[in-house]
Amino acid sequence: MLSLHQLRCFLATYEHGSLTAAADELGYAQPSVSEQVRALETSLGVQLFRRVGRGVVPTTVADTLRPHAEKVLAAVEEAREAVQSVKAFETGTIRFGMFGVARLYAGAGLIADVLGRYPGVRVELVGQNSTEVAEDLRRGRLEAAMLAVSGVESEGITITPVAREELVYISADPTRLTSPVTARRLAEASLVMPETTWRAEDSTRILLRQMLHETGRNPQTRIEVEDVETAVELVGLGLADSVIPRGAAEQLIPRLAPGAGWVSLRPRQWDTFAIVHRTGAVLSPAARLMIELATARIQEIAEPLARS
Amino acid sequence: MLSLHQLRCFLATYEHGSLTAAADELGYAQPSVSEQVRALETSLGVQLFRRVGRGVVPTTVADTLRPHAEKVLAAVEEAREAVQSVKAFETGTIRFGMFGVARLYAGAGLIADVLGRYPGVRVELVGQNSTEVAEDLRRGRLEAAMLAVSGVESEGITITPVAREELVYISADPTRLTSPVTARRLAEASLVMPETTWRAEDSTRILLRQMLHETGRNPQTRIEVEDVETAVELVGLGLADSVIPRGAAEQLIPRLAPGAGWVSLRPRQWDTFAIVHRTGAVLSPAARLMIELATARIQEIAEPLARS
DNA sequence: GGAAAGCATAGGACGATCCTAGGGTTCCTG
DNA sequence: CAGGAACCCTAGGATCGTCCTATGCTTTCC
Repeated sequence: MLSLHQLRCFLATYEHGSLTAAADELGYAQPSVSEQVRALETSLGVQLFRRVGRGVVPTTVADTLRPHAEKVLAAVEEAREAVQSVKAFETGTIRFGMFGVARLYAGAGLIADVLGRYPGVRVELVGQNSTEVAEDLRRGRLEAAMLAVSGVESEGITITPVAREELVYISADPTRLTSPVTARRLAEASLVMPETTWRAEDSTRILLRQMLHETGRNPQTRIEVEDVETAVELVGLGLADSVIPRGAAEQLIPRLAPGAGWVSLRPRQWDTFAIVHRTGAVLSPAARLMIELATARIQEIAEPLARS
Repeated sequence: MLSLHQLRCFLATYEHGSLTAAADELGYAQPSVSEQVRALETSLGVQLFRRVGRGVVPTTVADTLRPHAEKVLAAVEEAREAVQSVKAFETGTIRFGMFGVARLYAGAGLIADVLGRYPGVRVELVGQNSTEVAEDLRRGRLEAAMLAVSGVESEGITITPVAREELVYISADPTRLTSPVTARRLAEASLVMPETTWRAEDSTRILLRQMLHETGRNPQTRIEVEDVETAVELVGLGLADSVIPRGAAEQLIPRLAPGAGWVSLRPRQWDTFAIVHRTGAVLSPAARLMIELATARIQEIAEPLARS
């Protein structure tokens, strides 16, 4: 079996024209190098050196092998260096989950933070829909993610809240925004709801369900959409109202629904932003970095929560 | 210590997303592959796979390492192949066809060239008679040969002329060498002819036939022999005259027929030396080497022809 | 809730690696 | 030309690495 060790011994021998000198360079005893070279010769079925009393002389096969052996060892070095540089965040890909409105709070800015610190790195923010992120986490394809959650419990998943953000009622009809929206009024509203949080434990929906339950009505969600932007646009068109985090409203309404506005709920409700990862997993430095930066970003905008 | 074996285990695991499947592919038990991968991770100081209950998931570091690992293994394969292709020269037998007078021009010297470059090699110069060489070529037992030819056409055989050599009339009778020999005189001569060239298209004989035809006579070849040496010896004994390439005459007459001499024909005639091989065949490095060396030898003595 | 799939660990057999000690050959030198 | 230096080889033993089987644990699927 051809080995890197054999190639190293071969090259040292080739360069020095001597097994003894090669052994010195490599820090081995001479018979060891001799054995390695012989093993290489046997494994290739070719003589690499002619033993001529004093010293050894490379054959033409050795001449042929040499550049290839050097290339192999160079490739090994490259591999090692590539890994080390990734380890030190100089290059490579950092993958991080970020779902729903969290993206509005820390998307582009977070990437800018990472690239500012590690210019060579490639960042991947995954999260088209919450079930996909959940699956990726569960399967281990994703180390960690930043999400908006309601509860703090899940099987095999650890959820660490880092910030909270008030939920507001948004509408294009100014008459609906004159006072905080109560459960009764919410139950009567025609709503468009984006899928912004963690799985079925969507805090906004739980809230709505609770409110509606109090009023004895069924859920009245008129439209379901994937992303917040679409929901806000629909609100801007006057087709429905919605309930989203305040920061999202402040950011999106001027851009996508200039005619709309927002108002608090009564009682006030909050979405929780949290770091989510597999329970018991040892997080990589990359993941820890992303968590740190994402948390900092979120806490600049939303109200910080003490991390446990 | 990073090893090729570890890289192989890593790649198999990466591709299958499973240590068990990788072990199956490599023909090892699962714990062995597991051990190798872990050793690689330890030696690099990074985690390459996240163990996630069922199966393993590559980390971003693994993504980075993979192309490098592939490159290393590819380089190893290249090295092995390079050695194997040279090995044929080192230890194997090089067979090369060389018929008739060509042997005089490039026989021993050619073998010396080859052995000088590849001391371990065994060289076989085949070619006792032309039909045998023809058969060997046609059957593929011989990759290529150096021959004296007349034409440049043959079924399934590619003929590449490399040099030409004047044909001279040799005799032990000085009175026959006072002036160039014409067709008439040739027709009157008593000749001993060796079989020196390619099959029936023996250039010397074709020439003779043409000359004799002009004079209205039948072929007058008195003696047929296999090799030039015998023919020259017979000439030396005064039993007949002959027509052979000038280089053969210069080389053989002093040794085998000291009393004899030579003179040009009128008009002058030439034998052509050519490389012969199966049309469309891919020549081995060994064959290419022989062709190169044989051509160089021949062209040192005979008049070079541009190779097409 | 049990079966299946898949990784980790443990312990032992076997082979590879590396060392020291000593023998042989070539080449230089007095 | 004899002795020594340089250099390679062989031999034998200690140690380490590799690979196996057996088994336990977790996750996943039915």
